[in-house]
Amino acid sequence: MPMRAIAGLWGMSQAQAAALAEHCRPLSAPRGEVIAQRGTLLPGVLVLCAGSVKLCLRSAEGDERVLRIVAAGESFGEPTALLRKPCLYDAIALTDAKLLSIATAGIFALLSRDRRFARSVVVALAERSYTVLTELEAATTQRGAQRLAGYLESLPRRQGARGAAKVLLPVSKTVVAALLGMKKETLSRLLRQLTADGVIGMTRREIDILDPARLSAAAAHERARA
Amino acid sequence: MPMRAIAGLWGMSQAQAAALAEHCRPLSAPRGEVIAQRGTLLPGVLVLCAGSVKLCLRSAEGDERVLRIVAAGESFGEPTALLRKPCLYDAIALTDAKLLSIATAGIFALLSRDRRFARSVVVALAERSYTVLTELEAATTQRGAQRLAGYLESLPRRQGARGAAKVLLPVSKTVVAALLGMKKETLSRLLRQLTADGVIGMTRREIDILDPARLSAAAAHERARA
DNA sequence: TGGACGTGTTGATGCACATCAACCGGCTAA
DNA sequence: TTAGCCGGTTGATGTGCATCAACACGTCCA
Repeated sequence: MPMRAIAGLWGMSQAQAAALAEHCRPLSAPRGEVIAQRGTLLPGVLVLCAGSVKLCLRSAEGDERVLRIVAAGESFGEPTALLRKPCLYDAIALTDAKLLSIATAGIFALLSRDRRFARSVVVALAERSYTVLTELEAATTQRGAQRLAGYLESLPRRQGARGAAKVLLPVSKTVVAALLGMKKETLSRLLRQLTADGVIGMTRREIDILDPARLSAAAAHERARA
Repeated sequence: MPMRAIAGLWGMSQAQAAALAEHCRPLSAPRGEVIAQRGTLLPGVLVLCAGSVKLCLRSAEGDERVLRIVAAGESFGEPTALLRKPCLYDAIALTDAKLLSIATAGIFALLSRDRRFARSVVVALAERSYTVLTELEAATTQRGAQRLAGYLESLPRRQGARGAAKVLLPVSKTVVAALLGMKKETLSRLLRQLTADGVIGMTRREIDILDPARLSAAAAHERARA
């Protein structure tokens, strides 16, 4: 049962999953529950079997910046767990969630027994690093409108369809705003602007990409507008 | 000769360094030279033997945000090289620099031969991930004054001394500003404010930490001030 | 010796975004 | 049914920091 969830996690084989299975502990969290809290140690790498979870940083004033929305089948907490260092973000269940915690010790054990597994973990960590860096870049070098355009462009990819004109926001606009590092009011205004310009259409959480070219242009590093 | 530089890199042994040595290629760059450019593929992981290098993101409008100042003995480009994906930042020599490039293939080869090495690499990557995430947190949840205070606090640690009252900025104030994600004008004003408040003293690049307690307070997640 | 350039400071102004506040429509629950 | 709340929109106002511009100080070099 756990094997099903962790196999295919980092391109793992059945045998590798089986080896980790005994180090897994199931966990479940109702909607809204704090699964992991900033500053605490994680028992291991967390794998989300069902539901959806947000990872978020909290600023001094209490408002939150969402780092990532974790979907079923994905994992989080690798660096924290492997280093046995305090967690940097809060993990909060957006819906009722079932997860599995793979004990750090189990991972290290398999690491020193299985070369292929070691390689997979290295690649997975490098990928994590790479995407975090991409986010840091977006956060520091782009302004709100650019980040939004980039996000809207990325949605079809995430939802499987390529080039689809209609996409559905996976979470509430408030959460999307926090994911893009802005307030919901600002997101609302930016979306309004895009619809006024005829770039997108919008009804509730459904977004219609009417003019992909101009959306790309907005996402790219452009300036100047009449 | 190369061994000397790469041994002790990720807690590597002499033997491990020797195994990598044949995959190394020396590189040297005069001050100001672009060592690696955003969007290109890196031949391997880069190790800085001598000099100092800045890694920086460039925004649409051309101004730069410094990610990290690489000191002699440190390495960079691991995620990029291991994934064989395009580099996300420019690497520019701040002073004349000598470096070594360890070919990706060599690392993977050693990875599947040496369990301890695999473990070291996993830990090193996890650490990289962790620190990048820390920077993302600082960039998105703190304001300029907080980031500056945190940076000033961290300087004594980096320079070996603990609790030293006098520290030296390792690079020009313009670069420090870019490292903190602000413009040099803003940095100048913030430093001026801190000296006016008696928290620090400053002459050229020398900074005197007069009131560590208040500096900490400024770095921490506080608000309210009269 | 005297530019010319690079680094840093200071002031005036502007802009992106947050904040505050009011309001709307659609849920759920008494 | 109505009360309440959550998610979202819209407007008025505030603010952190960038931008623009001018100037002061070094250092290098003709």
